Amino acid sequence: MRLLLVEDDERVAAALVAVLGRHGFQVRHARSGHEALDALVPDGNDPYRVVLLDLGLPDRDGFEVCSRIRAGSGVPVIMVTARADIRSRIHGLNLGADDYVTKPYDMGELLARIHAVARRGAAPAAVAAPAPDAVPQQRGPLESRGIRIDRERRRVSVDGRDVPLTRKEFDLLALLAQSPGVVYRREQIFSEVWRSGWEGNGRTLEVHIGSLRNKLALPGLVEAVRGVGYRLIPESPAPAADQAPSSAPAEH
Amino acid sequence: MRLLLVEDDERVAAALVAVLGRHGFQVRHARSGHEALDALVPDGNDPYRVVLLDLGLPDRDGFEVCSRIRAGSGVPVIMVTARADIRSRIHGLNLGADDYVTKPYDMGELLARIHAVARRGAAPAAVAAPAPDAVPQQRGPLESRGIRIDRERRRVSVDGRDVPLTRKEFDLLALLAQSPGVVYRREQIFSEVWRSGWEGNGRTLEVHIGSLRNKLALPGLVEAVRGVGYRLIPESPAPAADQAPSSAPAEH
DNA sequence: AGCCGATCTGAGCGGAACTTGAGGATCACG
DNA sequence: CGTGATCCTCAAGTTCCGCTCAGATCGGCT
Repeated sequence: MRLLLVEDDERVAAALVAVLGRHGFQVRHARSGHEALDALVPDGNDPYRVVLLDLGLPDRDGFEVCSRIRAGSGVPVIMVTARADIRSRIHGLNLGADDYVTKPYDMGELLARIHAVARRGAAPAAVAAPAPDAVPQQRGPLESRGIRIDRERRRVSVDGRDVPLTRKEFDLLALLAQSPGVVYRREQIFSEVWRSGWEGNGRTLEVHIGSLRNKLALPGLVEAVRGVGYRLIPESPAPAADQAPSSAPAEH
Repeated sequence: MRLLLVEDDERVAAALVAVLGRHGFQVRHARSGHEALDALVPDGNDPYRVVLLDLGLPDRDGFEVCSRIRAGSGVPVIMVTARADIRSRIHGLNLGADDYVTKPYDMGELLARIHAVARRGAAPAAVAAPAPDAVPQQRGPLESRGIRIDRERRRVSVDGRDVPLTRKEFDLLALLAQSPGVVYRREQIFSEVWRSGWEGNGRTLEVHIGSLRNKLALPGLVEAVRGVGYRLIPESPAPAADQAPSSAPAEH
């Protein structure tokens, strides 16, 4: 049973490889998100049955890797991380992770959870390849369409011009910008930006979206998806082109 | 989306039913393991997509219920319990539970985990599969006959051309595309696409099917099965047998 | 306390999405 | 070939949902 381990700490990785190997897994070790995505491109070998994704150090990066994996493949993903806060858990699971395990974990439990998701396994026919180079992998501050989002300083600039945002506005933008193009459902947004379990009663979300749009002054950036939620429109509008024969230049 | 809640504490159950209901689940509440097992016997209704199994008081009983469930069905099970010790966790997971959540839990996280296992859906688990039309929910983008359905972006493209769909149209297509060739009964479609047990009075379904066909512009793709429902015609063969998820896209 | 910005709520508007109804087309079956 | 049931299309309603504005409440700061 093949397993993909994404872990940048060599020592942790070595230990895991040893243990997993002893339990019958054939482990491939990827040291970065990029390497992981490469490894997942179908190559005729057996597909991986599980991905163990450590979001250890490169902070936010791991979430994005998960989202990229999920954008192209149905392989089960278990996030392993030291980030134990509820927000991160919910976020990780909402991004498509199948399980979320926090360090320190019990090895036996981790194995049991690996087996649990592997048992479920994705339908073997993985459909499309993950989008490898379609969008360059972003590290550090997010940047797209001239918007720069600095998560640590909680600052946002558009074309170099600094845009002051309130807490909610920033959290909202940061969430949506995590995966441009992906639709975030209302409940999902509430559970990640507001205290979890809270459902907005009034027009709260719309109002904040409204003021965010005003401040950014980029018409069409934040799109409402009727009856579902919101999304950011990515600059490269076509994430759909896998085989690229005659990609009609039909940008609406 | 139907969910089976197994919980003997009425107050806890009532609270959960309320919250889950608000999040779009149609909850059936079983007060005992026995009742739960009864409820899981296939009866022609939609199968449950998730079982929330509280092993609260009847001590060991819950584990047995889980194992019985697993013996007869592939439905995903989440154990919810106050027993936080590692042994119980591992035991529960090894019995076939898909997740194991300990009290006190965060409601948002529980919801995220429910969605995670539901999303993963009933897999071709090795067990004696009861319902042939159990819905295999496949992940990642669906692709077949040049149609690409990206669920998280809610985008559909036909031969690279982007096709904007409304909510109902998209949900309808996504449902049918889960198992091309399989016939979905009207009631089943209504309960999946229209939440809550509501049977369309007028020609609602036909109209939506109609506009979906128009937008996709692929004649013969969506086929009506007289007196029963609708299905998608897979590109190549075998409408008959069990699930044969999307095969490799053959060139036309 | 008093101020001020941030957040929340409610009402009204407009437009998209959904539903309904009627008539025509098509199919299964005798 | 006739008949009834079922499905499709078209063209109205009707509801739902997101947007905006304005006012209320909350909370931090001087």
